[in-house]
Amino acid sequence: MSLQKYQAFITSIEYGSITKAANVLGYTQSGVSRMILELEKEWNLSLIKRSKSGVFLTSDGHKLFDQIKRICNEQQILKQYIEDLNDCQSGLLRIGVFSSVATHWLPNIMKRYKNDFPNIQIELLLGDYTEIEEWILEGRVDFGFLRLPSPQKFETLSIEPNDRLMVILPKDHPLADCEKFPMQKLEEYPFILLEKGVNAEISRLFEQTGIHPQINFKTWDDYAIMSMVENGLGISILPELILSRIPYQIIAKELDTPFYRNIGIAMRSQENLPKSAKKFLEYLAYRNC
Amino acid sequence: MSLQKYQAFITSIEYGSITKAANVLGYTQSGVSRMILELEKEWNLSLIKRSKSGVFLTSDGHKLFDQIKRICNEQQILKQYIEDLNDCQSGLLRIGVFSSVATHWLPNIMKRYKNDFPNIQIELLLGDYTEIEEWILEGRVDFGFLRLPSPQKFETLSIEPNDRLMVILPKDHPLADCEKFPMQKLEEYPFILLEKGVNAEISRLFEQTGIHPQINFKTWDDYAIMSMVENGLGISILPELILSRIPYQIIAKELDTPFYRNIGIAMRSQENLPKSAKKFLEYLAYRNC
DNA sequence: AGTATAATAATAACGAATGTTTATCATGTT
DNA sequence: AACATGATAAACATTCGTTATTATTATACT
Repeated sequence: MSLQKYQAFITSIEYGSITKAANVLGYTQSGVSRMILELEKEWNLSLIKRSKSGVFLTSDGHKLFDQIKRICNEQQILKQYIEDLNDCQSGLLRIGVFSSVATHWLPNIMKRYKNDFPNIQIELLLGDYTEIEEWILEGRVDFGFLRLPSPQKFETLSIEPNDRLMVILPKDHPLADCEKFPMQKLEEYPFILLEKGVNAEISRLFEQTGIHPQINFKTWDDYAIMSMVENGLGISILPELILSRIPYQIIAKELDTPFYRNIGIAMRSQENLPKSAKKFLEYLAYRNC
Repeated sequence: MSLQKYQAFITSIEYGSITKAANVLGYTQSGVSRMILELEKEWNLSLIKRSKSGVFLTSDGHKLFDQIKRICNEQQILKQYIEDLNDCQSGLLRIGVFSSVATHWLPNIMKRYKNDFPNIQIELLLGDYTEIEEWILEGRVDFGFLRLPSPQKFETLSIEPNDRLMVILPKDHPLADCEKFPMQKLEEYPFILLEKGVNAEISRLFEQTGIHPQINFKTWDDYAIMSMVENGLGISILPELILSRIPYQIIAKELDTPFYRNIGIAMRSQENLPKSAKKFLEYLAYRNC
C-alpha cells in the first residue's frame, strides 16, 4: 500500500512498458515489475497483462486505473502545496492588529512583504488587546500584536518597548511651553481617558502613581480624543505611536517621569509558525520606512 | 511518503490525541508519534502542536489537512472497489455474443447469475464472429462466444462442440420423411444460405464436400431463412441451436454425413479475467435449464 | 526458413531503508 | 500523588529496490 507502487502501475500503463516506466521513474525494471506484482498479490487481482512487447491493462486493472490515477494526482497537488508553503509561494497569513499598529506600521511592512511574496494572502483582523489575545488562543490568527507583558502565556517578541506615553494639550494650554509635563499637574485639568478593552495602560499609570485626574470623558477613539483636546475640552495621554502624524492643532509633551507602552508580537509558538509568518516577522524592522 | 502516515495524521487530529489515534488504528502510541514526526521532517513543516492534553493543527497543518484527508478518502474508495471486485459485489461484465447464443442460452445463464450476483452489471454486445473477435482483441469485452477453432490466438474453452448442422425443409418437401438427408440431394433444391460475417461455416461445409447447391438467397437472419423455407422458397442448413424453439412450420433433418459447429468461449487470457467473469463461466452449464 | 540478436518481464538473493514495537523518560493535568 | 500526554532510544521486523540471472518472444539478418 504505497504511493510509489501506484505511480509505478500508472506509469507502466501510460508508457505501455515496465522497462520504460522504470527509466522514467528512476527505478530498475526489476523494481517496477516487483511493485506491480506486489499490488496484484496484495489485492488478489490481476492488474496488467504482460507480453514481450509490453504491458496493458486487464479488465480489473482498467476498472481501478482511474481511481489509482486520481490518488496520484491528489498526491501531486499535495506536494505542490507543501512546496508552496516552504517557498512562501502561497498561503494565507492572518494577523491580529490594533488600530495604531494598523495605521502607522503595517502599511510600510506590508508594502515590502507583498513585494517580495506577492502570492501570500494577508488577512488583517482589527481588534483591541483582549480580542487579539482570544484570536491567538483560538488559532484564528497566526500571530498578533499586543501590549507586553501579556497576561496569557504566549510566546512573545518585543518590538517597540519604548512607545512613550505623551501628554497632549491644546496649543493655548498654560503648560504648552514647559519642557516636561509634571505628573502632579495632570490632576488640575479635565482629563479625557483612552480606554480600549481591558488592558487600559493609562488607567494603570494612574494607579501606579496614585494620581487621580478629573476624568470627564472616556473613549476608545484616538482621533476623537485629539479632536476634543484641540477644542479645549481637556487634556489626555496617548502613546507616541498614535501621534506619528497628527492632523490636529495639539501639542505632545513628555511626562517628567517617563512611561512606556511595550508593543510586541504574541503567538502560541514561534516554532510552529508557518514559513510565511516567520518571514513576516523579519519585515517588522521596516515598520517605519 | 506513505498512506499509513497520512491516516495516522488525520486520525490524530480527528481524535485530538496521538494515543487515541494509535488505539483506533491498531498501532502503538510511539508508532503514530514517529509517523507524524517523519511527515514533518520529510516536508520540513510543523503539522501539529503537541501538548499534554493532546494535539491540534498548526497553521500549516491546517492548510494541508483537507488535501491529505482527500487522499485518504480516495484511498478508501479504491479499497472498496478492490473489495467489490474480489467479492463480485460490483463490476461491469462485458460479453460478446452472437445471435443464437443470445437468444437460446443467455436467458437461462443470466437468470441464475443475476440471482447470485445481483450487483454485477452485464453488458451484452451482439455481433458476428468477426466483430466479437475484434472486441476481444481490443478489450471491449471480457470474453466472447465464438465458433471454434478461432483464427486468432485466443485462449478458448469449448462449450458445445456438437451443435449439429441440420437441413431444414418445408413440411411438404419430398424428402420430409427420409431418415437422414443425403448430402448430394442438397444440389437438387434451391438453397438459402446463412452467411454471417466472414466465418460462414456452411459455405465451408460445401467446400469440404465439393457440393454446389443452387444458392438463391443469402441472408444473415436466421428467422428470415426459416420463414422462407416455410413458404417453399428453398431449403437451408442451420445449426441445431438456432432451431431450439421453431416458430415455423418446417422440418429439421440430420445430414447423412454429420457436420458440427463447435461453439466456445474465447478471451485474451483466462488467468486475467475478472472474478465476476470467471464466475460467469461456471454458470455456462446452466445454458439449457 | 532458420538463426542470431535485442527486447521484454520474472525471479532469487541480498543489503539498505523504513516501519513498528517495547521500554523508558519527561512533562503537564486532575 | 496518580494519571495521561507525547518523545526518544534501541531493537526487531518488514518492505523496498538493487544486481545478476533466466526465460520467452519479437525482430533483423542471412
